Amino acid sequence: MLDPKLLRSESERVAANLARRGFTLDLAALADLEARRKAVQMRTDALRSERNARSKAIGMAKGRGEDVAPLMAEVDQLGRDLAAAEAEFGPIQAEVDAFALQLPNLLHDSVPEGADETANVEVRRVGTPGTFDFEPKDHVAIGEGLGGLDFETAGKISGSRFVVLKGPLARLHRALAQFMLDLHTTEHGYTEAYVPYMVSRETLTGTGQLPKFEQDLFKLSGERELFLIPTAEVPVTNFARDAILEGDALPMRLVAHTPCFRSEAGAAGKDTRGLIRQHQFDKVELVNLVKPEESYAALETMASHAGAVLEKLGLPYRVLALCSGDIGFGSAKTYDLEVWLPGQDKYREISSCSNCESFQARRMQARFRNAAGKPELLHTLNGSGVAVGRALVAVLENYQQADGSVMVPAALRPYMGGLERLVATVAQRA
RNA sequence: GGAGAGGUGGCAGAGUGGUCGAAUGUACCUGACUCGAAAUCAGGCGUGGGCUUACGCCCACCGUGGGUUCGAAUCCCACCCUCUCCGCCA
Repeated sequence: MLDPKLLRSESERVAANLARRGFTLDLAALADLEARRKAVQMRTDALRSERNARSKAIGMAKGRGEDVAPLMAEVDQLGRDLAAAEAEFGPIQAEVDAFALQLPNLLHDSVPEGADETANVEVRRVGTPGTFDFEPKDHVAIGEGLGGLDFETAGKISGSRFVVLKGPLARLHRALAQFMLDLHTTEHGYTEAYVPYMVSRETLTGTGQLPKFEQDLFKLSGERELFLIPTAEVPVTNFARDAILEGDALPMRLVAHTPCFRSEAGAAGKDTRGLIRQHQFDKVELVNLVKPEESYAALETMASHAGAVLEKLGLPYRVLALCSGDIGFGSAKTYDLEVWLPGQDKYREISSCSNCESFQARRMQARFRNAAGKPELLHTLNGSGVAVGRALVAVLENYQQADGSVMVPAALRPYMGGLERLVATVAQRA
């Protein structure tokens, strides 16, 4: 949510910023709404003020043992006027709130201009794609050769966009998550968190998935309204909802490994082959809660934490600054990390690191006590560190051998019982 | 799942219809005393919103949402959450 005062006082400037995203701020509607809100609110407040004063007078008169019938007659019409004013004000306030909740975040000045992903700006490349003296296969073909990558069984039990992993591949998937958690907790200063996978509407409104993107979520049908999390960012960032943290509690760095559930509405026909786009996937998520003046330094650091995962796994990648037209709803600035996939002969997203500034914090009233002792909105950042399923894809494709086997990256071997190479076995082919 | 208790300010904890946004304690800030500190004394000290050049004034908020009433922290209804006991269970 944007600062309502800024929205009112500098609506032209806000509109210009949002226009960079391709979002049109309806200034006329905003001005009209504000004018109505202001008039009705002032009238309602004045009526309430008078009601309060009169009621207080009745109380005092009663205390003195006087007859209060005349006073109560005076206040009779006032009650009806107030009820009418409140009936008018409620819907207007709801309209103001709804208007505010559907506005995306303001972009940071450094965000490159552009309409879509083709205008994203490459910031750096790390590592060099390996060369193969054979035609590299994609992860689906590699997995089929190894056994243990089973879309057919997943289709039978759940439908499309699900996968079953078995044997060494399942273990490699687990090893990747364990490795990432250990790296972030022991070397990057994160505190590990285990969190609920089902969350309330309020929680999803706090991080910005609701009310606008309900069609992307899986909603449960129980008597309580709950949604499956699309990312651990949602439960973890909401740790700070309705809280005033002491200044020395910041920066707070949290990491969580969770499954993520996405309906992928609107992605029909996109990445239908393989593990790239699933309804359920695992991710290790980094969340930073920081003081405002530290948030852009924290964004750089967090992107480097995600990058460190790929570097230790020996996976080549590049970092993109997302352009104004491609950046997410709640983000002021986003870096995507794209890992090299030789089977697709291109870089594919494996991490997204965003600084949401106070956008989420304002929605969830996440604050800290500043140097002056006053509550102030903190800044929230989140980033994948990294997507586990896609990391599995990257390992399979980058470490494939001519004979169909796959070398295990050195960093993962301790998590694989020392195993150095995945080879096809008869049992797993069956 | 059954029975009961309870959700009030940073914390503790009063308050069952009327000058209650809320006693008191504690924490914190300022001042006095002191060489300094402690103790003591005095004052200050919630959040959000609106109006105003300003001083300041007004509104809302006692888990959440409704209701009753001239007036609700207080009464009624629903829901959420916490705790205790029983049952069940990983």
